Amino acid sequence: MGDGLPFGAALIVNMEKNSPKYLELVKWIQQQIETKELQPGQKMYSENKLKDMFGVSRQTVRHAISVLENEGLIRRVQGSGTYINDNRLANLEKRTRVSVVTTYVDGYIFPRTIQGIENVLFEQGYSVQIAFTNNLNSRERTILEDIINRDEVAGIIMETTKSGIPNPNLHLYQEIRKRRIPIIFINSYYPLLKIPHVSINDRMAGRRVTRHLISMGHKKIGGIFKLDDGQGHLRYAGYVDAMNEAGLDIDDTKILWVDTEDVKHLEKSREKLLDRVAGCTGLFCYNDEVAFSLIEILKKEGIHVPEDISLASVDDSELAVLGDVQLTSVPHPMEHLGEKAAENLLKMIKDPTFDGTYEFDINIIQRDSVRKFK
Amino acid sequence: MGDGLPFGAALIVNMEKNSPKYLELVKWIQQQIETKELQPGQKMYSENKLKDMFGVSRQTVRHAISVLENEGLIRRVQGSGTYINDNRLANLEKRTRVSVVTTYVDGYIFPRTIQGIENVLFEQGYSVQIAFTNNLNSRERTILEDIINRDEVAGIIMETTKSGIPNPNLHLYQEIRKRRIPIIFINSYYPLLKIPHVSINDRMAGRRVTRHLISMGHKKIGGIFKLDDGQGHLRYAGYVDAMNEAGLDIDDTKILWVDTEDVKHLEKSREKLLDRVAGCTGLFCYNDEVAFSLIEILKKEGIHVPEDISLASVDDSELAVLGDVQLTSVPHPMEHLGEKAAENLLKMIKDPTFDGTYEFDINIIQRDSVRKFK
DNA sequence: TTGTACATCTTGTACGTACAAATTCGCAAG
DNA sequence: CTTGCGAATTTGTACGTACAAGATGTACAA
Repeated sequence: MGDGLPFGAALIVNMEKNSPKYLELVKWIQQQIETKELQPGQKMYSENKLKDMFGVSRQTVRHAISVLENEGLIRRVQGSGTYINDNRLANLEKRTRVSVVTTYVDGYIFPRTIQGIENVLFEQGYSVQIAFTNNLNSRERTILEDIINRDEVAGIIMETTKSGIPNPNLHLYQEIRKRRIPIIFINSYYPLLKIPHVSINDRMAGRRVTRHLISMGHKKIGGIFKLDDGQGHLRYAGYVDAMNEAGLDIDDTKILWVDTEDVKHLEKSREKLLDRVAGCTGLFCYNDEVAFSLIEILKKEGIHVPEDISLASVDDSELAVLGDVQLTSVPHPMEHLGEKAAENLLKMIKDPTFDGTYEFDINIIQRDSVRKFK
Repeated sequence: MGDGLPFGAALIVNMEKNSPKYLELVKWIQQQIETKELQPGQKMYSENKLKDMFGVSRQTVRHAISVLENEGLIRRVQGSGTYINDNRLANLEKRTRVSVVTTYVDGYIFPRTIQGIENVLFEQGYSVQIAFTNNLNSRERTILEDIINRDEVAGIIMETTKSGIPNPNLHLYQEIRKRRIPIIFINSYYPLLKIPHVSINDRMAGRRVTRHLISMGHKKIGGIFKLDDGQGHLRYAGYVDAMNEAGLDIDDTKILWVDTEDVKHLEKSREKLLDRVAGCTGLFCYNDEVAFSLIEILKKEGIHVPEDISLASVDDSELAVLGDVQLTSVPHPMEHLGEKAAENLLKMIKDPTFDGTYEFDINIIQRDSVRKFK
């Protein structure tokens, strides 16, 4: 075979620097691999070939090759030859740790979701690494940068931070995609990024709950929605869908937008709440936590659920059946969501073309917080 | 310097097998390091020395040494010599992941504990790996074996599985100690194993709660304790302490031992519960979960708390203030416990002689579930 | 068509030589 | 006592040779 070209290339490289010949050879081979002149799995030039090509001794060639072998780039087989390693197999597919990033650790949904994730991943031999953003974009950034820099995980399961407002870390998600690290969002997601998500159908949930209130005779229906969370936006959209379907007016003054912090201290929004509630017979609550707190606040004002106002929410958590008034609520899949997310992430790891998106169907559990309005 | 001895040793090794000379040399040097003949940091025999000692060429010696260098056991410095690497520094101290192993993910204590752990470790640049035993010794075994075999974590924070009954995995804890992987128990611990723990003082908690009942005039005091959990045993011991101090009789027929599964479905033990409760005016409840369920069960029987019976518990969780009857309870440190465990584990990583044991002080929050008995 | 033997090519082991480059240490000069 | 120089020591690079051992394909025989 003709070997004119390598000669030239070799000489040029050789001239460039005053570094040892064997290191120049290492560099040249690395370049060949990087520029795909040498494909993974393919057989490399034999030692004698390289010796002749570069005009060095076979020992020098062996020195260079042993460096590359220790780096894992190539593989030598006695009697057969030297081969380029498939790097992808050597890296991503050998990994057995998955990173789970969530916002807060709330008391009811998260523990069961993480348990679902861990159960599935553990069975498949993966370990689970966990980090919390505390719903801070700054911390989300640090965590993602850490994951990217360490470059050790097989995939990421991520609960997005403040998905309802523009995220300053989108470039990091781009970087993750560029590196082909499988990632899947849970609960919430960014519609603009084409990243798979596993969640309930939040828009349908908003619609289902509102429809239920309508079917029970309510016409003046307000709502409490989360502003900094994509789920809040979608549930609101579903609420609007249902109201429009029924030909009912949407009264902006009966909608209260809260953020994650507000939810934890709902009593601080007492005046606003009472203002929104006044004149409504039914109310959509973003989740059980909101509904539960609201019932307590209203009770102190002498407003009783469901006698004075009906309300329905989403999550069907422990809170739904813990208080005096058992909540009508849309169940959250909890560990099933975690399991599904983990299963789909594993499929994405095995097959990068697999689309891991899954939305759970919606149903509604009727209890005591909604009554018929005549 | 005399070099008679190495000659003999070398020859013997050389005779043993029909493997390449350079591999025999590798083996010999590895043995020297393992048997501490060559100490970390110390200078190795020079290439020429080894060449003479083993009667091989310098190239063969270099081959052997390069193998060991790639394994990270030794370090070569041109002009100076070859040195034995300090393995501990190269391994354990460079690690930045901590494994957290817990039993179940309950709804209130665990999420805040893990949050405390994660906050502290994240700030110090560590990542957190998590696994759940589901309170099964078999799964605890698999998880620990996995941790040991992978040999990647800087330390372990562990909630013991069924610490109240003999653990079949003690040999794994021995192995972990042998490998000098720092480990710390949380909540519960094995007194026989000298492994540090961070927990509340459970015996004091049992004593404090029982004393409170006694101080409120109760004399016939029963208790519900967890059998499969060391914390249950200790709280019982504290209960006994307090009863003895006050000169009160302990009536075995008023003590109910439950296991972790029973707690989740307390209504299944209804008959036993009613039997134990009968004749008592005060009751120690293992935790809020037990107390909360018990109040519901008793209510259905027409027995009211605190009018008909007083009860106090441990944890002071969300459940304590969620029901109709607000619970008198001993607070669990929750995230503080996680933070303390993480801080002490980090100290143990930096200083292997540090004893990470810490027990939180006990106080009691008085609410509505205990009334004065005349 | 199948199986065996052989030539040939490949990497592996092993020895030897020579000189380069970095470090160390002793010795002499200041 | 300090500084500087040079010799000695140590590892690094580079070449060469020789033979061993494993893999592969071809020619030939059954």
